[in-house]
Amino acid sequence: MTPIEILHLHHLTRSACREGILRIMLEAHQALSENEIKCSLQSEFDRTTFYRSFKVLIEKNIIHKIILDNNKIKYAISHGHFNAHSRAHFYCNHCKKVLCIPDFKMGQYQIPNGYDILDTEVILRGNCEQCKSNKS
Amino acid sequence: MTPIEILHLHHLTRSACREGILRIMLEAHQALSENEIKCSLQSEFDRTTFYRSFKVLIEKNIIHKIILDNNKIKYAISHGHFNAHSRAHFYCNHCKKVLCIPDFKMGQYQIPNGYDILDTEVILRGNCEQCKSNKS
DNA sequence: TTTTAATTTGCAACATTGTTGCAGATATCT
DNA sequence: AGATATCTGCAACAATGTTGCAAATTAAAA
Repeated sequence: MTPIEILHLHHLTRSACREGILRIMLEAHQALSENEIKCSLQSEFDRTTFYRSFKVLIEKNIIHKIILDNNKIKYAISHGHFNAHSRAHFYCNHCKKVLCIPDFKMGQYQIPNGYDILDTEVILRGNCEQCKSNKS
Repeated sequence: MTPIEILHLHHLTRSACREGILRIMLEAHQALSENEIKCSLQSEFDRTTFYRSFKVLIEKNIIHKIILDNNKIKYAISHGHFNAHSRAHFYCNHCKKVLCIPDFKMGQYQIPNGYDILDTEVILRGNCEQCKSNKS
């Protein structure tokens, strides 16, 4: 699917910034930070415009946000295999790469009585194959 | 354990800010934000001092940081039942309360071949019992 | 196609979370 | 008590995000 098709499908106006973000994100097969997206784009956009685009794309569940615990944020395409209610991502401690984990079985959590879980987010941290080999 | 005992056990200097943070966090039986801790403390500390205290306490795994996806951050005591490598927390969408989930069984994730997972972080989002009842 | 209406964009300002360097105040150790 | 290590406050800065307003762009209607 092209950026324009995606926007049309979700009844979103076709704007330069949204198209650009989607194009870059579809090309990259991993999650990207605001800065990585900005650098990959030819045309420049104000940061405000970026955040407004991210916001609507997230609301429509076209992309989603991943928060790593070093205060770094990345964004990734929510492909069909992702439902909006449970996500898992892998984060490489070494090269900082972030990948979506499409299929997984959720763990079992003992939440207090009467509590309802609506959605879940999992971050798996470790080393990717490349980084593991480079270190030896 | 008292704040002083905890600090001593981890070979940390007994400083006013560290003691204060630990005292408040031991009293609260939930995760707290920087602001919630600051308001509960009598004595005032510079924000820098706070963050430096958080940093050492996190390094020693006495407390840990929880990042919610609305850019809000909370800190919680890492009780013994928490190992440093896998954590789960519950977040109430309504009252914003955060609880640690002590015992749980991790899910199964299909990570690419050759990748190593060193630690995991899980956020379960939903409604706590109080908020669920209040809404009806 | 031209006009009108709705959206998007850029700028300025501000908020939160966090870090670094430096000097002065506290705590620890002998 | 004095020497040394550590902590604290201040100023400055960085990353991430939001809001209000006016100008530009896109979409819809005539």
